[in-house]
Amino acid sequence: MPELPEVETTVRGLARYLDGARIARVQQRRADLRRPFPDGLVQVLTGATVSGLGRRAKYGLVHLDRGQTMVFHLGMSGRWRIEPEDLGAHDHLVLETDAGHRLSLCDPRRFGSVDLVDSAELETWPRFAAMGPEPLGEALTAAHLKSALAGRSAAIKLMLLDQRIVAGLGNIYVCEGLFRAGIDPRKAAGRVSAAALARLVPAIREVLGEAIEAGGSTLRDYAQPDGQLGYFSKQFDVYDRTGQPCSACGAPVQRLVQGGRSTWFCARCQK
DNA sequence: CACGATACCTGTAAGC
DNA sequence: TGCTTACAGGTATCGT
Repeated sequence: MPELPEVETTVRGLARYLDGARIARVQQRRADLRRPFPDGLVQVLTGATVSGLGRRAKYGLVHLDRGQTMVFHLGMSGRWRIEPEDLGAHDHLVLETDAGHRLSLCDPRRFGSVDLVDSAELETWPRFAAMGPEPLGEALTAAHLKSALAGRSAAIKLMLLDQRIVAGLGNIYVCEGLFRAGIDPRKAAGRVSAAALARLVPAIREVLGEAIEAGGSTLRDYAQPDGQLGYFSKQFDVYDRTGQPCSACGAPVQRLVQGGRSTWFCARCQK
C-alpha cells in the first residue's frame, strides 16, 4: 500500500543497506514500468556511491555521488525486496552493493516509475514543481487549504487526492483523515468550513504519523532474508470496513464510489 | 479551466 | 474445479 507512510518506511529501510554504499552491480530486467526506464540508468547506477536517501510526496529519492538522483514511485503494487531468494517475473530492477546486499524493485502492476534527475534540479523537476505542500511539513495549514479549495465544487475527498493541493495523500489516509476530522467526504471542497479544515490538518498529520510509526515498528522484520519494504499492517477506522461498526459511534461504516474509487466513512460522525 | 471518465497492468477474491 | 467479474495502495490523459 504505497502511500506516503509506506514510501517513508521503504526509504528508511533502504537506507540501512544503501546509505553510503557503493552499487557494485545493476540488473535492469525489462525496458519499462509505467514509463521506460531512463536511458543509461544501469551505467549511471553501476559504481555509484549513494550519498543519501529521501522522500518527496510518494516518491522515493536515492541520491548518488554523481550529481544525479534516482527517483522511484511504487505505483499501486510496488515494493522493494531485501535479499530476495529468487527473482520472479516482477523483479524489474536489482541492485547489489559492494557489501553484497541485494535489493529488488518488484512491481507486478507496473504502475510505478524510475527516473534520473539532476540532484540540483529536483525542486524544479516538473513533477515536483507542480506539487502542493508536504502534509507533514509546516506549509500545510488550514489557511493553505482554505485558499486552495476556495470556490471548488468537487468533493473534498477528491480534492485531497489531488497532489497539487496536498502532495502525498492517497485513498487510505484521505478516508482516515476525513473520518478523524468529522468531515463528510461528499461535501464540496469550497464549502468545508475553516473550523473543519483546522481539524483536518492535525488529523492528517496524526494518521500519517501513526502509520509511519507502525511501519517503523515492523522495520526490524525487514532485516530478515527476503523481507519486503512497502507493506505493513495498520488498524484503520473506516478504510475497507464496510458494514463494520464505527469505532466512535457504532453505526455501520458505509462505502461509496467517488471518482471511480471507493470511499469509506461514517454517515453519523462525518457531517 | 474544472471536472469526470477512462486507461494503464496484474493478482486476488468472490460469485456462479 | 473452472470461468467470469469486480476490485485493489496511483497517475496521466482525454473528453465535455
